[in-house]
Amino acid sequence: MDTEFDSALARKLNSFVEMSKDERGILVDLQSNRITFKRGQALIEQGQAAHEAFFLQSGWGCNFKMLPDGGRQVIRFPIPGDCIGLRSILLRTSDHSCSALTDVVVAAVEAPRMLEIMNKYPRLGAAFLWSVSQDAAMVVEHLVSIGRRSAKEGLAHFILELTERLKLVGLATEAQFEHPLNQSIIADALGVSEVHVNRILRELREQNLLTLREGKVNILDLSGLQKLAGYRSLQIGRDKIDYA
Amino acid sequence: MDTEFDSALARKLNSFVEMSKDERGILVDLQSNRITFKRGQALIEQGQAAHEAFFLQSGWGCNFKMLPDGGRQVIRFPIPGDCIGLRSILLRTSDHSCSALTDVVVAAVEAPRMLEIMNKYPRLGAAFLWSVSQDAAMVVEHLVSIGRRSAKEGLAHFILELTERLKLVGLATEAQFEHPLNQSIIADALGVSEVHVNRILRELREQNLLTLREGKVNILDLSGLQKLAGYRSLQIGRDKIDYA
DNA sequence: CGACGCTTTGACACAACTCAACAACCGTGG
DNA sequence: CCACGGTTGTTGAGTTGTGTCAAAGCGTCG
Repeated sequence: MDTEFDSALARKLNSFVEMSKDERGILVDLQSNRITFKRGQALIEQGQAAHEAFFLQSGWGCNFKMLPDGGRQVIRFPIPGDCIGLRSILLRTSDHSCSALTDVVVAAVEAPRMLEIMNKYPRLGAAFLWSVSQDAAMVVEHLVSIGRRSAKEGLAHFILELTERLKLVGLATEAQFEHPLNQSIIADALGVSEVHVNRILRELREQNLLTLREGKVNILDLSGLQKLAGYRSLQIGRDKIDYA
Repeated sequence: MDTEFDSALARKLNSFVEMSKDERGILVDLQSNRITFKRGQALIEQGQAAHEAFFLQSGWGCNFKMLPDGGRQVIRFPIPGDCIGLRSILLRTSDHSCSALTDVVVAAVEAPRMLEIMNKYPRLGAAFLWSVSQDAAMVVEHLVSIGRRSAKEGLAHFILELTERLKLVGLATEAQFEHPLNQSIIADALGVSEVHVNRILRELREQNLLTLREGKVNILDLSGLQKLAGYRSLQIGRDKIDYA
């Protein structure tokens, strides 16, 4: 069933609305302009005008926001199949930065092209709206995590959500995945200090819930973690919408 | 310039793309089905299927998420001109609840109708995508507030952002506005305890930065607050996008 | 080998939470 | 009219989660 052109993006959007051949063609075309970024390079800089959106093909990204005092809040870690900077295009300027956490391959699309496509292919426009909505929902969940969960619960939740997202694109098994995250960046994602992340990881390890080392996460006790985190599945792409 | 039909919604979307007469007509039509909710009533229930979106005409709403342990995280307080539940329509089911913080008047639009309109009027679809993006950007800012600001900084930021939003729809002056918020709900918005909000409010009062009582906020020292919060203006609707 | 990035640990400080009590302000009903 | 419960705001005392600072361990790589 999979062909070279059946991209992660197409699979993702197709889970929202069934797409026509034309629309599939556009999606293939959209992703023709491949660019590589080295680990650490910036794809998007906070405060700058947004010229293009990216569709991540391989590797990990990191969306974050810097504060005047030097603090950093990680908003999201884009993984293959995710859009980067789509929101920024609409808002004209980027409210956050995005950098490559590993070497990454992206497809770049100029802003005017994106707008033109949304105009000509409203169903694709709706699919992008859906995708942006999904991302927004995850940010909301992240907000809940930081606002109303302890650091330990939040970390458990973070790992569970990441596992599920990675599983959707075939980058995680039920119980483990590889990642480029260090304790410092996890701290900035959870809004706690690096030292505290270390302590929490030790606790989770000692309670045989999960291990995180050498770029690998092993989930030792899934139901225990879910209970700790109060986790509910993402429930993506259950059934398609009846879109005229 | 303003007519009866030049709604807050139309004004808001028009700041993204210049709209045709047809499109304006659709927006008027969209908002014909007015419904009133009493204070405390639920507009949207977390976990339920989303049948309709609402455009808030008057009053305050409250978007929030409940946790299994009874905790509550407020995501956003919709004010007149805001969309409620647009994201939920796309995602089929609501990931959060929304209740009326005061008596409210909304315009209700059935989900299929929204989808139909996005299909027929791609420019309106893009405008809605823009609106959802804006909301998402505010949630991100909220995330930063909770994750990387102290409770005091966060509260200052919260008040400043609210003031700016209210000013856009004529519900706040430079230095004050009325509101239906109590300390408990502010606590759930900032992710801290009710008691702590009280103490922080006292500090802000004692430092002559702001007062909040009897449903009224008075900003006593704008630049002092901005400095404390590390606040940057929302920068909405600077100039319109060149949308073909 | 030394330098560097990342992790781990300890000691201490502080922000924020919990529990508890009380005050002020309603609207309601006897 | 006052007594009453309910809601919201205020304050204090003690506890706990998390932050800060500092030091050391341990890989990797030039």
